[in-house]
Order: sequence, then structure tokens, then C-alpha cells
Amino acid sequence: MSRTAGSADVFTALADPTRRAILDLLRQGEQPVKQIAKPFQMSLPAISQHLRVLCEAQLVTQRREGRQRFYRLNPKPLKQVSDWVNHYEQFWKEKLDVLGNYLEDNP
Amino acid sequence: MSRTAGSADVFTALADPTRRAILDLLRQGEQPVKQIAKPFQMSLPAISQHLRVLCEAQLVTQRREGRQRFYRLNPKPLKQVSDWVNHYEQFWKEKLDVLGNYLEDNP
DNA sequence: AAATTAGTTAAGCAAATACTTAACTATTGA
DNA sequence: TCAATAGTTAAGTATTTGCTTAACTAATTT
Repeated sequence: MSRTAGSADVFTALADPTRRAILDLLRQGEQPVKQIAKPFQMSLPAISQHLRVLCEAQLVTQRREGRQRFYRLNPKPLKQVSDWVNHYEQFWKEKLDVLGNYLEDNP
Repeated sequence: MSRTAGSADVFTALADPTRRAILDLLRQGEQPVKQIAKPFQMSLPAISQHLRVLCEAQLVTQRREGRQRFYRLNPKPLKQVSDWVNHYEQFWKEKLDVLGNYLEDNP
């Protein structure tokens, strides 16, 4: 077999820069595979395989419409990453700074 | 060569669960390699190699004292991850909820 | 019906990863 | 000085990854 069955780990899925870029793209809304593939210098199958990994990690969902497949961002699993990283936030920021920055960004 | 020279990518470094566990350990403070290795069912060289990857990604720093090597957490590169993930936060949380949760956790 | 379009799946390959054991370096203690 | 301790580096290996091209499925158009 050339690809693995079902790894589904979020951190592993995010390790690849192409996959992170795909997620970044999908923040603009759901898109068909061809359009997702456009910015990358890579074959369509390669993109399809990345989308599979993202699917297995539940970071995207699929919707079929005619012969197109629309992929949509599902950011829920990213909460796991966010939660993990937040354990470290105190090491580079003081708590009050967190609130301070929050209020600055959301006046 | 059995290991790569210098990858230094944070997301790649975090992809491995052992390395994340090592970082979790180091939140308690700097520790020598033997102690870091203790919770893992893995040879010392394996741990040493994981520490190297973490070092290259700048997620830990080293301090030598006698024949011991103390590794210390350097969470700065995690800010990159935090920043990236925060772009997605709006997709699973409303802004006011963020503040609400913050105030709940830090009354 | 035949050809085009959109995409996935299969097969293969080179490189990277995560381990192992063995050999090495350096510091400390007997 | 010799042995033990702490750790790294080297070498080898099995598995996984990220790509490729070729072959396939399914929907649409002509």
C-alpha cells in the first residue's frame, strides 16, 4: 500500500506545510478540489491525498455536487492544538498581558 | 546518515507525541536527560534524538553541568503555532466567549 | 453513444522518520 | 588509574511520507 489507512492525528496532519496552506485557503469558504489545487505546484492526486489526510483528521468535510467535490474547513480539531499550546502561553506572556492584548485587539 | 541535519520546523517537531510529552514534562522545569527519559519505554538514544529535534526547532535549550545535560523548555517558537491556530479560533468560538472563558479561568 | 470534466485510487519510488544496538566522548568517583 | 555514569553519535533497519504517472469511476456535455 502506498498510503496509510487512518492516522487521524491532528498534529501529524498539520506537520505538512501544504496541508496548512490548504486549510488557510479554506478559511475563505468551501472550494472544489481543482480550485484548491491551483496555487500549488503539485499534481491533482497529490492534493487529493493531502485532502484525504485532512479528512481523516476531521479537519475538513466533503460535500458532493455534481462531479465536483467541495471541501469545507472543520476547525473543531484545532481546538485540541489550541488547548495544548495554551498550556505554554504563560511561558512567553504574563496573564495580564493576555487580557491586555485581548482588549487592544477588541476595543 | 540515519538522522536529518537541520529541519528546525516547529510543526514538524510537534508532530511526534513523544516530543510533545517531553515538552509537557519540561514545563515543570529543566531536567537532565535521564530523568526526561524515565517515563518513556524507549532507549536513551531515542530520547536524545528527540531532544535534538526539539533543539533544532528551538523548543528547548541545553545547559551542561558536570556530566549532566539539563534541557529547558523554550516556548517562544510555540507562539508561531499559537498565532496560526488563532486565525481559526473565530470558527469555533465567538469573540465574547473567549473573554468569558478567560474571566472564568482567571476570576 | 462518445468525449470531456472532476476527482479518486493504485502502484511505485526516493527520502524522511523513529526506532534499535554498538561504539564513542566526557566527567566523576573509588 | 580504572571503572562507572551521563549522554551523544554512528550505523542499520522497518515503516511512513510525499510525491509521481497511469488507470479508474462518475457525472456532464455534445
